[in-house]
Amino acid sequence: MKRAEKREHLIDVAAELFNRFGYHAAGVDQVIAEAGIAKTTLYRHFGSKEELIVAVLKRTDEQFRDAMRQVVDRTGCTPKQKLLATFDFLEGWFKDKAFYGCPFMSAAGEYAERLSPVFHEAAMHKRLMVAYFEELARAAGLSEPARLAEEINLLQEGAIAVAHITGDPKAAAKAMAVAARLIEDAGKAA
Amino acid sequence: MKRAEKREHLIDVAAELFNRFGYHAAGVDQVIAEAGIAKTTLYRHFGSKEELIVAVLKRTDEQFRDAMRQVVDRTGCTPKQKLLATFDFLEGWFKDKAFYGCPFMSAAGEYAERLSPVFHEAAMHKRLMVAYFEELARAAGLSEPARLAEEINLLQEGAIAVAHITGDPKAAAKAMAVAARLIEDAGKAA
DNA sequence: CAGAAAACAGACAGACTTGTTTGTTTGGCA
DNA sequence: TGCCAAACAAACAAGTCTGTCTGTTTTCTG
Repeated sequence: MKRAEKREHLIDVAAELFNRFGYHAAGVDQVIAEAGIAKTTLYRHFGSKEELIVAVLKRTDEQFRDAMRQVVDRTGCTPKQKLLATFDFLEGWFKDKAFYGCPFMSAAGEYAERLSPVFHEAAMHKRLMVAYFEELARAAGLSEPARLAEEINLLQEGAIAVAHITGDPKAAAKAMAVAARLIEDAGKAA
Repeated sequence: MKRAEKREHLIDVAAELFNRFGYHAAGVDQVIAEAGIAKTTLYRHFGSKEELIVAVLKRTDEQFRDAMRQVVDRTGCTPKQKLLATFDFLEGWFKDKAFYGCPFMSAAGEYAERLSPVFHEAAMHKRLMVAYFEELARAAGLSEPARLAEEINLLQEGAIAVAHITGDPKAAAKAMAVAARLIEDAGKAA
């Protein structure tokens, strides 16, 4: 395994453990044991546990939005369907056995100081999500795309929370049904 | 201060610290220092930190739903307005300087094992919230009250998450606007 | 007032935390 | 092949964590 690969693998392992057990509960020792590397190597790549967490969130954000884009581009035929396809992506995520709620919200919960780099990274991800929804809404020629994007975002966040707490992936479909009505209305008004 | 009062005070202090710093990050020593009691006293009342956390969540749930009921009963004149008043309650919460996101979602994030008593308590709170929304929807004579309650719940969870991450209390009003449309539709169909 | 129960401060145990240090081994590149 | 940087294991430091124990003081109750 090459150096760059090893770094990626380390981030992947850390992401899984942080997501599953929590950012405080999962320790550095657990990460290196699971990743099969020495502690010195981890601290060479990342100066501290917090830096590792930030790196994990950055990578998770990239992977998350890429994966959503793929589902949207593959599933949605019309621009309106693309907006709804974001909920199909959610449903797939909820059905994954490695779904333990939103890692960004969990991070924001454990590092609640707004100045914390961890909180900042979580907030950044959410901003990028809303921006993506707005991009889709605009492409669909819907009225008030910024407002619609925020409404879709509300529904997605709600779906994630509900799916986490109930364990029921149908939260995605229920949120999608509401989103469909909002999109329909925004289509009429346009 | 009487024994019962001391116990209540202890729970209040613990709730504030857990909510603010996180359940793992806030330690038992911090709780007793802030509450001004001896560690032996804490461990007499609660056998472990986890038991304390569960007690905190139980109490927070009661206070939360009582406070919401009060706002609903005071603010809402018509049954439909009562449903919308739940969002007024949220807005007040978001504006509170002690708002650090939903303590139940944070707890569920840190104690992700579904068998954990902590997770169970968080899930219980969410079920009771949906039940309350359904009660209000039924009282308003709206069609499909169970479905509407779940939709309102989605919007509330979304509003909490968005308000936490953005720090903007207006998330409540935005969610309320969507809820108003759902209620309106459920009124026509009835 | 006397006795019992509980609260107190503080030390203590033992395990765990992040992060550093040491000295050895390995792997890639010239 | 020879070198250098990096990875390695393992011990270590310094601090934190939960939970227990001791002995004293307060407080409630019969």
